[in-house]
Amino acid sequence: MATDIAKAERRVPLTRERVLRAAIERADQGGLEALTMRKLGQELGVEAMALYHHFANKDDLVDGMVDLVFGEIDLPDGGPDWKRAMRKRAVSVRDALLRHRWAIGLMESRRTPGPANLRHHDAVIGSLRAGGFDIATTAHAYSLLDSYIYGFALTKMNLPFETSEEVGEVAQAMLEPFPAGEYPHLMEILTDHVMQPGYDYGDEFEYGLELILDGLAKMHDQA
Amino acid sequence: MATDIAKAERRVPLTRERVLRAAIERADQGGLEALTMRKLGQELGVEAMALYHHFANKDDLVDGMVDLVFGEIDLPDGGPDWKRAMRKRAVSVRDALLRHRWAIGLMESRRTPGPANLRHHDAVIGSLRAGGFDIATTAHAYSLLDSYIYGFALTKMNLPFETSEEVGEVAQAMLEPFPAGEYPHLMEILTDHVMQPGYDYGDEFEYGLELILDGLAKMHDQA
DNA sequence: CCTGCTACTTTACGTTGTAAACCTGACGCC
DNA sequence: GGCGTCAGGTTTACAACGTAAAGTAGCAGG
Repeated sequence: MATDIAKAERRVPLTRERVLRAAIERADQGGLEALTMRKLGQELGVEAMALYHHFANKDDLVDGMVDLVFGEIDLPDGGPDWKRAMRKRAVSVRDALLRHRWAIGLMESRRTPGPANLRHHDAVIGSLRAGGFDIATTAHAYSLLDSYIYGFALTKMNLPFETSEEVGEVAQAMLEPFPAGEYPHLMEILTDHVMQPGYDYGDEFEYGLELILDGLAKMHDQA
Repeated sequence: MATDIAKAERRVPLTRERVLRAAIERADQGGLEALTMRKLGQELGVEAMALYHHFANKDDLVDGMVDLVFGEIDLPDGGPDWKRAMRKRAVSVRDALLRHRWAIGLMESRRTPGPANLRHHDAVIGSLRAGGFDIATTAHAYSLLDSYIYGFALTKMNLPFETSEEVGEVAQAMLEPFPAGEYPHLMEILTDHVMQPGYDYGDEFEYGLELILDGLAKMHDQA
């Protein structure tokens, strides 16, 4: 009995799952460069080297993190309304990428994609095929959509400002070292559009997405 | 005279320019993680710390590299044929990004953009405005185009294969750990399309670009 | 009681960015 | 001509990183 209590007080053992959750949380908050084996271990009440009993190396850990992110994305249903399914999927991917910005450059680069990754790809292709796209157009559509979604997340992540108010300071700091009037068009669009109250770069996503979906619909009907 | 010869044999002094060129070359070949201050110094016949007389820190160096890449991009002319100008610019950006893959995640993230960066943005906005786009639609168009271009470069860079022949091995290695028939649609598109001789993922770029340009033309005419 | 395994710790190594101090040859100035 | 100043390098040093290698504590099964 005494030993049982001693056991209960013992640290709960690590699992891949628990490590991955903690790793994602850290990366979400501080970016990938804040994710070091030592700090991650510390957060879990463990030395860094303990992690290597559950992951071959840091890359293996990152592979696992990426597949968990893929798992957060809603799979498109297989119904005939491919447009609705693609819209929903696009928004879901964008949301996941903005929740986990560190993942943007990694989602497709892993040489050993996890099951959630493959299932996701399979479902998207299946949805387009079920919607009536032939193979070649499916490939076009998938490339176009993913390029746009990932690119949007990438450029949004990289923007040095978040809110409409911040833009003012940042823009001023950027342009300050240069003679006034050097970049008139940039200046105009910043002051007359981006810095206007209510502007949110995030809203651009839907505009581009609808334009692309409409274009794909045209291709779909032509085929 | 003897001293002159001694002088001539002396090392040519470093300049920002010379360092940046060497840094870009290294990064082009080995990626950003191959770019270390020590190796870069070694390549230039100098100790690592010597670089800090020309750059405040590594970030400053990377800022300079990014602006050189921006300088390689053809500026759009200001003529009324905005579509031609945008097409040419898009291809030029894509080419620059594929030459300098390390730059893709960095182009827009620098808090202190260089002159080539700002000039580039200014010229693109100017070209769209000259083509007849109003301010709001210009913002939409720019966001859409850049998201697509950067996203395409990102996804292409991240593909674990380059040639059509490579796909076979890589795909097999990827799917090998899973039961056959687990991902039928993925399987189909790989075998019946991607692995077919002559397929090149790079060709997808033009397809998507034309679709987007056509969509923008429609918006242009409606306004 | 021994054996061996699992989960974790300890120690150590090479590599990274970079702070701080030091050296050295060229140039301006009286 | 001598002398201070300084730009442009070198040397040394440090903390943080990923991770190899070896050690250890506690339990399971014979």
